Amino acid sequence: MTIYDVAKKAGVSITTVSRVINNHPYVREETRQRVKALLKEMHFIPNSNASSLVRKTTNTIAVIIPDVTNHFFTTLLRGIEDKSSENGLAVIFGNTDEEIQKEQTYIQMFMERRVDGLIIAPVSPKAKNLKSIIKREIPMVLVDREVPGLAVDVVVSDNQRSAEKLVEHLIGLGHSQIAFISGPKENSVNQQRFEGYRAALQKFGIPLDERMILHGDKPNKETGIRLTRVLLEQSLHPTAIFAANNFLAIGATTALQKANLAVPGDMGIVCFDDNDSDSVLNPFFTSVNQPAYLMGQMAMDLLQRQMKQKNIAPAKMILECELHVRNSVGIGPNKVLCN
Amino acid sequence: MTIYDVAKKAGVSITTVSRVINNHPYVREETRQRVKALLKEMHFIPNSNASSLVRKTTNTIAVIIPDVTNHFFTTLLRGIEDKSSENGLAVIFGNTDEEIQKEQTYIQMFMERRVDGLIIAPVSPKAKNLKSIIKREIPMVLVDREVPGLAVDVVVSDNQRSAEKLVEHLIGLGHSQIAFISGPKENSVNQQRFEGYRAALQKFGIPLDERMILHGDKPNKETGIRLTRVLLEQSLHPTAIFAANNFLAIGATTALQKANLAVPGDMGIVCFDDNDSDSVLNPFFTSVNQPAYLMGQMAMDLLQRQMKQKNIAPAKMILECELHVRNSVGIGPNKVLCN
DNA sequence: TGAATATATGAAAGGGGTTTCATGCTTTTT
DNA sequence: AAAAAGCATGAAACCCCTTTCATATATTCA
Repeated sequence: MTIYDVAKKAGVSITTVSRVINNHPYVREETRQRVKALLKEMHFIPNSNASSLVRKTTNTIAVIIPDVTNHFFTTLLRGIEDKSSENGLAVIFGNTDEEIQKEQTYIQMFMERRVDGLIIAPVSPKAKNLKSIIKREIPMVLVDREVPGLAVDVVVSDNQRSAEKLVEHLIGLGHSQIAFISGPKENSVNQQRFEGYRAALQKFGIPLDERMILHGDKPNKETGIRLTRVLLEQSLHPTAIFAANNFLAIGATTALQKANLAVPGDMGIVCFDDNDSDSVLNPFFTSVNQPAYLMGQMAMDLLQRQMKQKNIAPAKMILECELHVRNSVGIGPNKVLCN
Repeated sequence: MTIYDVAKKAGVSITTVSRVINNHPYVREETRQRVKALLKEMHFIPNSNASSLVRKTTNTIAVIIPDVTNHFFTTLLRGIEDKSSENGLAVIFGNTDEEIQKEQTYIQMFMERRVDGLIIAPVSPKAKNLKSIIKREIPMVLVDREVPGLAVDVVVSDNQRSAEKLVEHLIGLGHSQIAFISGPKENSVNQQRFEGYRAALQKFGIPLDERMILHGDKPNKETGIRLTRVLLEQSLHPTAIFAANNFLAIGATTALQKANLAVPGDMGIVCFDDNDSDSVLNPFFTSVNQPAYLMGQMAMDLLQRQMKQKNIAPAKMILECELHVRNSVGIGPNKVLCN
């Protein structure tokens, strides 16, 4: 079932059928109706692979994220998808699990499919995998993470300032021995969150203790557990933990409970991304929340901007996060109670 | 940059280049090496749209689900994606938001792209949207929901039996006035969960009270709130609510709290899908959990089976769910305490 | 050693569309 | 009324590959 079949049955050329399908004006009304009727009657469905071949556009964009199962990325993906479908674009996606090899494989896969653009939360700040995309001038926007020195659109949240808010909150409650646990040090997100942590401590004249700063590889529950154990074994006495994300926070809490330490009684915990969401009854952690859905939408806006016009100066969008004070932090030892 | 360019530079025909790319055996080793080197040097990336056109396969599958943001579907999607990428297949997806029109739009979009198969959680048990897929003999498998009378592969969980377990659990704890709230009555999932509810009550000789059975449209938090309000206004006296899913359960709990009723103190709640997951600290609801990841994998297995061989008898996979007893149900009024 | 078979390569024909260009009519403009 | 412009249509080239078929050479077999 091709336009040839339709053309033959309609007694017109394939050119005319193509024109009808694409709403080209130069078709007599009578002809248009006749062809349209046949198109419907024959249940014709155009082959977009064929048209992509000549048009050099696939109306498809690709999204590469660490894990669809992660609520932050899933919400981001939803933001992207909503904008995409509004514009008739399909979205194809892949999970990297923070593995550089998987990322590379997907990039290859999506470039072969000639996607019109990519939105990527890159595994590594080393731009190796991304070079080929840039060289081919395929529209791309980075989300969540930056790659220093790469001239490309980026949508991130204000990690440093948000981390600062979080730590200031802890300090305000009387905590000063605050540990920091996160994923890989190289990751821009962790770097910036650490900078915020450092800035807040500095602001209040609290010295940085290297032993309280712990990095793992994948920022998940297991890592949270592991790092917290390490922390506890050191016989330091932190009274609060700043976990770079909710998974680490959950891991930390789990490890603390195993060690018979109560949260927030014995240890306060704050983190990023313990979002309110209709799928969680009562979010527990005092946290700062990234506007994931909005990030997805913005990323898509930037991508479309690139798709419309090449060679525009890259933009960097930094979005504010919201502090949600909840129940994972108590009064710290330095709190002066005033009444 | 096409195989023509490579061929010219290598001094061979495009046929030979194509053979090298596809590892066809009839190429002299020396030639193969030379072409391979050029392929790499020129950063050649094959255009899969062109090859799809002749091969009539895109190595792409489509997934249509209500909402990527929903943890159940997201996990399912992950199961699908993992299997897909193992096999070099790309996945393209769409969110229906339970809207039949969106579903139709995506189906059209994906058929135009000539996907090799579709995995769908259909919006409606009326097969209208699915007919065209079947007519064209495109591999398809239904997940989560069935469409009665449609000869197609299906992967579902044992909704009826699982619902029964849940209600039996409530009855075992001394509850007999048990309300049922769910999404649309037409949806096979809700139907089967209701059947399980009815079966359990019947088994224990508890009469069905129509006023305790409430259906909404989208099975989300808002609906949960709304239905629970309706329930409370009726001056019936249920002591427990069976919510067809976790979102409804959250809505119910929210509504109860607003009405100053404690869970589980004043009202027990059970539901489907309050999964343990690394992203939730302490799941609250006593619930029955669908093996979403496994469902995704199985769906993909069935799809690939269809992709390999046409016209095989459709299979129906019914997967067991696990009961997790947690803290959302207390002792009911009929409980005889024995010591 | 001649015949049969396997190996290596390329020309050409698609696959299903879009687009350019040419052509024949109609209208409009002057 | 002739020239210019606009409308309607189709032939053919093209997009970038794969695949079939033909041809030429190298091996193996009897």
